[in-house]
Amino acid sequence: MTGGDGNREFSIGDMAREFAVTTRTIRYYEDEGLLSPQRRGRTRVYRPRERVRLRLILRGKRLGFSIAEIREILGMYQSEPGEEGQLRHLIGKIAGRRAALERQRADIDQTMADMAAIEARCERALAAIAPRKRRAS
Amino acid sequence: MTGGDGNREFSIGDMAREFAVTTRTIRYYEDEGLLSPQRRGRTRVYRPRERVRLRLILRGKRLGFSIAEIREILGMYQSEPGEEGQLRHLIGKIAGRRAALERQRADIDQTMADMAAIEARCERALAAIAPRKRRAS
DNA sequence: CCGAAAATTGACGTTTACGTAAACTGCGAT
DNA sequence: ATCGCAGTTTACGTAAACGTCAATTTTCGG
Repeated sequence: MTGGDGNREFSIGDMAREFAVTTRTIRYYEDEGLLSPQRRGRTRVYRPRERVRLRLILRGKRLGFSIAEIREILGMYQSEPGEEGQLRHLIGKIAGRRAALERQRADIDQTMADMAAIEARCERALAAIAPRKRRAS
Repeated sequence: MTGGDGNREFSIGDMAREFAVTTRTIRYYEDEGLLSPQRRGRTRVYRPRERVRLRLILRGKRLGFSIAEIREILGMYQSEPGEEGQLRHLIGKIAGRRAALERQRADIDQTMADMAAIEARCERALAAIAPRKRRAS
């Protein structure tokens, strides 16, 4: 198990194309310790594991997290079995992160509701302006 | 209607305390056109309307939006009746924003699921390490 | 009226997250 | 051999979002 074929290889250019980021960005994430591809000589070689990581990084970015926050989150994913203190500490960090995510989701729901209200107002204004141009909704 | 008592007044210091930001930040948002408090002489005077705006700004920040994005979103809230082209344009922008918010919510749900899985793994590891210290869950 | 506290403007500094340019290396095709 | 392309390192540049003085001015309680 665990062996889907985790030895496909990708160049930094492949990665950049696939995820629509620049190579500079990928190297920057490596400088920041978010990625650590293997090397063939000086050349970076990316395997599926690093692809997963980059995917997680970009998800974090879409959620507005900083590099530091993303680094912490990545640390959670890769956590080894570990000792008890470590595990409890990790559970604590997870709780904090979940709380933040829940606040964020609440903010999203609020904003979505607002957007819906504004849109409805727009539609009513449109109907009032040019009623005969609209077909029955 | 519309008259809850929208004439209470707040200093920039009041605002800073209430929303836990610095006065510098509040002035910066004004420079960026996100706020436009009244003036009593040179001194800024904030009314409930500006408080609502600041609340929206900070919500946007929590969602990871840039000042430019927040400015656009604020523009939606304050939209006047307007003409047809304007209305259709606004509806378009709302649609875009909603799509982005939905993607963000999907990302959040994914991350929450991941966190739950990692936490569960932690709990199992804990139970394996020190079973007799745990009470029945 | 007066002194401390708070507000204002102006300007320079800082951090984050990359962009951009230069100079070099290695490789596969011609 | 060499042309060109992709990759590498080094380094300086930059936009965004404030932080941090400094010098004044305004407000407010006693």
